[in-house]
Amino acid sequence: LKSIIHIDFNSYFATIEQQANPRLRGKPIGVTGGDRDSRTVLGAASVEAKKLGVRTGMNLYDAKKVCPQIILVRGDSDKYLECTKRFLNILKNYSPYLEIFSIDEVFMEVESDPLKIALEIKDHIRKKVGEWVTVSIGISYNKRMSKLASALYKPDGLVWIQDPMAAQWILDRTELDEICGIGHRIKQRLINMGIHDFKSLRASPLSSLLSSFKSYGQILYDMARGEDKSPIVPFWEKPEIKSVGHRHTLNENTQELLKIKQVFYKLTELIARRLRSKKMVGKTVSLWTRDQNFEGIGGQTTIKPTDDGLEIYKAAFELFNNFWRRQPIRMIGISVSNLKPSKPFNLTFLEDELRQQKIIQTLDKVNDRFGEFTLKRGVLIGSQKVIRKANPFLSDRRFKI
DNA sequence: TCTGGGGTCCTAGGACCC
DNA sequence: TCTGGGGTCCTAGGACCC
Repeated sequence: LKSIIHIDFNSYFATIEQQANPRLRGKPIGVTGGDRDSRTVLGAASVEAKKLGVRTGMNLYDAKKVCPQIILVRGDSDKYLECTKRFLNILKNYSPYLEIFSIDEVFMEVESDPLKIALEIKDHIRKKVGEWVTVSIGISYNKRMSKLASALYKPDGLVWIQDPMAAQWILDRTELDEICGIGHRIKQRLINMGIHDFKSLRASPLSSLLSSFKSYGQILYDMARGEDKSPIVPFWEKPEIKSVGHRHTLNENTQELLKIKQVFYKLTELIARRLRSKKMVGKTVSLWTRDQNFEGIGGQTTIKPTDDGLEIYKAAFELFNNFWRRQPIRMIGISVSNLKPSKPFNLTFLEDELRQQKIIQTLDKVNDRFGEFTLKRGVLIGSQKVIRKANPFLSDRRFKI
């Protein structure tokens, strides 16, 4: 009987820093996103900091207010990505059906003995990495419930929700927005409908959920019953990235054209550089800004597919000019979507040759991405069938997280 | 709670083409 | 005259995740 295991690294960035630096161990630390003196928030807080009231996502001012002794560490996303690769290298020993959900979360499908596997994984990480990096593991019969299970006990938790009956018992003791898929907006709309918990959500007829939430009504209906049909999407079937964007919150709100243009320039150059490194061009340019009241306004436009920063800059700035009335700007975000490879594939009509070529490209991509987390043909995946499923031409899916 | 930065997916209406 | 139906692209906006 198949089980889904959800592995969640506790206070990920913070525990990595503590593992790396003994002086930080046992201390309340916070990992910052960007410049320390700008308007930034914590990307992670250690358990010690959390005990004192610090939360992930808190701004530095509040974090210092509740915890004056907090030690702030400048985050290093490359380092964390590298760590994640090493963890994946460990996890792939237990099942190839790994879905990388985010930098610190993984779903895994296993055929049997999920409890044994979960304990082994914890042990393995402890021995190979150290005491400070811990995981909370949730086991269940689908993704959503395994994710809920892993959230129930932190840090270093292990919870198994065995069947829909157990799931409903848990759900009836869970806040609506604690489950993956209900944020504060949908929660509020549910409350406005008189639905305050999963018990009353379960009692709501499908028809009324569908009329209020369209297709998402079905998902809410399933959620209340502990059901979830979404499949594991293993890393080697993950679709290619669909957009590349950057945003920046200015240290101070500004109406100075020069400063604004500088941010536009910087963001668009960063985007263009990343597009070029991925050998992609994009044709939809989206702009999103916030003013001093945190109100958002933006737009999007279509241009000739490009990886040129200046072209993106021009399109984005024109969008900005359409609505800007010289009010102070707090945040500027730009992203490019509708991506495709900058050079078309060299098509051949010899089908066999084509397939061989694609398999090699596919393996290269996976290996480029994961480094030592290496795929070898036939070893990990096993069957030609699965590899063909991963063929970008056949399924329009490529390999990136 | 005064709110960073990187993404994904969905819906809906209008333009345009055949 | 006034006019169908299907498909795709584009823009806007909303919601979610970590």
